[in-house]
Amino acid sequence: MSEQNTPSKRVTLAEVAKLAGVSQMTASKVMRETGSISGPTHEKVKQAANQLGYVPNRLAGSLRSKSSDIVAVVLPSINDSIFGDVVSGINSVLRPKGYITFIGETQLESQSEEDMLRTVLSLHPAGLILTGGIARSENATQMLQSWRCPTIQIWGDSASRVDGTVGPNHKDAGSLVANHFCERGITAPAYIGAELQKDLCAAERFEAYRSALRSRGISINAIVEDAMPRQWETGRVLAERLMRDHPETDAIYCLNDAIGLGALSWLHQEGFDVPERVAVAGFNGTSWINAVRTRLTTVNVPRYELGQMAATSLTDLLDGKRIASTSQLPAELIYGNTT
Amino acid sequence: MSEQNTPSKRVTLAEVAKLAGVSQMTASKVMRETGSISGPTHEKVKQAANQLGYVPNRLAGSLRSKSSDIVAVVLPSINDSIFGDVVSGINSVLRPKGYITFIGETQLESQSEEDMLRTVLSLHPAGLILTGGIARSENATQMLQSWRCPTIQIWGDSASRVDGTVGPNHKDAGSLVANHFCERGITAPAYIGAELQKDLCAAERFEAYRSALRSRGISINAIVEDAMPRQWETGRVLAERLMRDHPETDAIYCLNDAIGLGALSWLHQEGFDVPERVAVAGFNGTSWINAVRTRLTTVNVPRYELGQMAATSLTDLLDGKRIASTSQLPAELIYGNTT
DNA sequence: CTGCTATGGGTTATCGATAACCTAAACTTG
DNA sequence: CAAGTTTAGGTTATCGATAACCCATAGCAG
Repeated sequence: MSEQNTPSKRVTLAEVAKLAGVSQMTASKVMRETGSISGPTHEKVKQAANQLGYVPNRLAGSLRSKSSDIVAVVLPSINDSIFGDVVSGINSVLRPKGYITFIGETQLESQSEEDMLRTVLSLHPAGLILTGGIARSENATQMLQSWRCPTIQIWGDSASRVDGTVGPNHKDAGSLVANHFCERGITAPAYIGAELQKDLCAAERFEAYRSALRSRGISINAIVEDAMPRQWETGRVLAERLMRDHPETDAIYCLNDAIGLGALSWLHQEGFDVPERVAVAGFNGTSWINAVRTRLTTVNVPRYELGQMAATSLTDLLDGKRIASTSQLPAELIYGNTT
Repeated sequence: MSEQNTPSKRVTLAEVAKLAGVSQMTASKVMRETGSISGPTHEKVKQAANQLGYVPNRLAGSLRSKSSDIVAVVLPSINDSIFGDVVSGINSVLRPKGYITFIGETQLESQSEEDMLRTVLSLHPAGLILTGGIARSENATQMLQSWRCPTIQIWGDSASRVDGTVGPNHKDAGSLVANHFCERGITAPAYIGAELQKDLCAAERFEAYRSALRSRGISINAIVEDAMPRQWETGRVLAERLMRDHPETDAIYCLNDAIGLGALSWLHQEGFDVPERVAVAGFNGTSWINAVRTRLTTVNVPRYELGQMAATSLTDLLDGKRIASTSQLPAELIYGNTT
């Protein structure tokens, strides 16, 4: 529309101050709504800022004030439907308070988490929300320790010293399913999963499931494939392997809903009656989002609320309040039509 | 373990330089691998940095050099399974090149996008990846215009001047479904959707669908509820309303897969045979991720690749290469068992 | 041996905002 | 009405890194 004569130079606070006819400090105080400034002066500065389209440079601001409103969230993966909800919950609390969230993906690799952490710390965030219950590198733990940035951990626990942990009760999740299977009169329960050496929370559920059954004198068949991703396709593959190796299996507890749905898909394809011949249960509650006919029995995790709780804990911490070091969300079994 | 005597002070480049016995500038050059530095000096600095656990302060670095490696990605929502994949694709390209991505959610609100943009620009990002095909505020457009930050737009087009757009061919998506319905001998096709005034891409698909059918002399019944979210529940509600108001309907094109699955869920519940009595089609391809028995016919969008293409365009742009102003990913109809 | 260019490294100023402190006028209050 | 306090605003120094420039010494050709 107009000529492109604007020099690519960005408007600074000094220019705003000059246009408003005040000192730079005064302009700064107006922009931050601090100090004591008279009505007319406030107005003049605001107007000047608007007129010039001033956007503060937070790099400079944060550098000087040694405070920032960046909160870094580090997750295993975002296209995992679990964490999408969690992030939404986090944002719903953080955004209104003026924080801005930076999200990093680690792909469940501890080296990647370490790199990620280094990168985000270099921006001097106000706080961190990390995912616990995953194997964390020695270096990363060290870095967290020495950096002393307010940190909340979600999902699961870990050895690193953090200020608080918010997550579901994984042990209960495992034993709830075990008990449910027993009530249904299951005699040959099984488990399928993957990457348990990295996903310590899943390992915890698995152990709770196994030990709850053992205490009733029932042993299980487990297939754990550490080299496969925790996804739908893996569910299909492992279900096939399981039913071939242990045809007597009449109930399968799956690491998560994605694997559960994959298993179901293979079972249906092969003509197994579910739940009459084989029952299937998962974990997360994500399978219900888009269910049409099959509603996988699963343990629901209130993901959005989890995000909100974590974010609230973090802002409380940043506001100097005391927070609970651990909050566990209760595990809730939701009954579908697969058990 | 050890005493907590470390003063909360962070290690600076000056300290690294002192320990290494060189000037600060030399240390800076070593850290950035620029300038001419001898082997031994390089080694000394690196060692000192490691020993102290030095993490550069990018706020300071970026402030001075007026360059940053932040790329901001602004999306309608992340728990929408579409964008999770897109972000993964983006990260897969950007992370290895040393960029770090900020992710903002707008909830499809243009005011929220504007706020987000202001916040993100205050960090002086190297580039932006925005979502097009949504209503954008006048202020936001203005800001983008005057800020001149390399910007790639994904998903759809918009009036704002950006450097490139990468997205699926929405028009084709609509007409492909229309043609498919015709081949199936459909006589009373319908459409259900929501928030079309905000989701301009969906509106484009809808228009293409309608006009393709009109050109064959077929008119459609459409139910568009602008106040409802574009989700599963909405699909159920709108399907019910549609079948009540227009019981002759024998095919439904849904705004997206989530609504499509919701519609299917209601149709199954009410005993409608799918696809014999009513056919259903959606858009995205996300419904197949967790499919068990029902595979919704849909138009697939290669979401991960879309993210990769957008990120590649952006880095090319940042490297000074010329890029295509528009890249359209071909719409591909995938045949499920609902049509 | 003179003049020229690399090599290796140091000096100084600066990015844009804000902390910390200061000052003058206006306003209380006993 | 003198002395203390508040109000409104300004001055100066600084956050931590890097751009831009400078200066030795070494190497090398003529």
